[in-house]
Amino acid sequence: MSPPRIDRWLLKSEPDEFSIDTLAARPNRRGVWDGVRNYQARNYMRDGMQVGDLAFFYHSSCAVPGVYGIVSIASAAYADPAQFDRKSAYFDPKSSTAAPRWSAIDVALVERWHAPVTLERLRTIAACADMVTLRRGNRLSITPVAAREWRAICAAVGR
DNA sequence: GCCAACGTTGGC
DNA sequence: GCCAACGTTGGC
Repeated sequence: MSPPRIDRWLLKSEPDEFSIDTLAARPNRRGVWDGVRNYQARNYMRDGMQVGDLAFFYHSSCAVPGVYGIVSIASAAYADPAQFDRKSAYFDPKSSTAAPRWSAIDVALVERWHAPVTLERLRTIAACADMVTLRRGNRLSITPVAAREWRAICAAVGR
């Protein structure tokens, strides 16, 4: 018997680039998760994610890094339009519409928490001791989240 | 701003 | 295929 499919994720974003508040302010509370330029992270989007999966929205490179809420995966992976846009910071001259290199997905806000589960707090949660995104030197912007990690972090905000 | 850690690139 | 150089990430 194979282990259950991973259906929980963590999506990292610098709030100056794209924040959970920006997402919450949209009328439909949906957004495009684009600009991922790492192959492993892309593979998680393209090969691992399914519509309806849930993901923590993590803010990095900011005053208080941590998990600020939950989004759902609202589309299958598709070619990231930014890779073809010469004016975009995410433009990739090595990519082509015939053979797109990078993927994007749509996300929909599920919960925006009043207070984050901070990185400092995450490091104290025993169930998260082996969490991928907490590992030394990890820089992946998209990582799988184990069921026990998901439950423990939700419990930390009373969910 | 610093710097450790990592991924990618490109010469060989 | 190796690996040094480089650019980027992200906590502090």
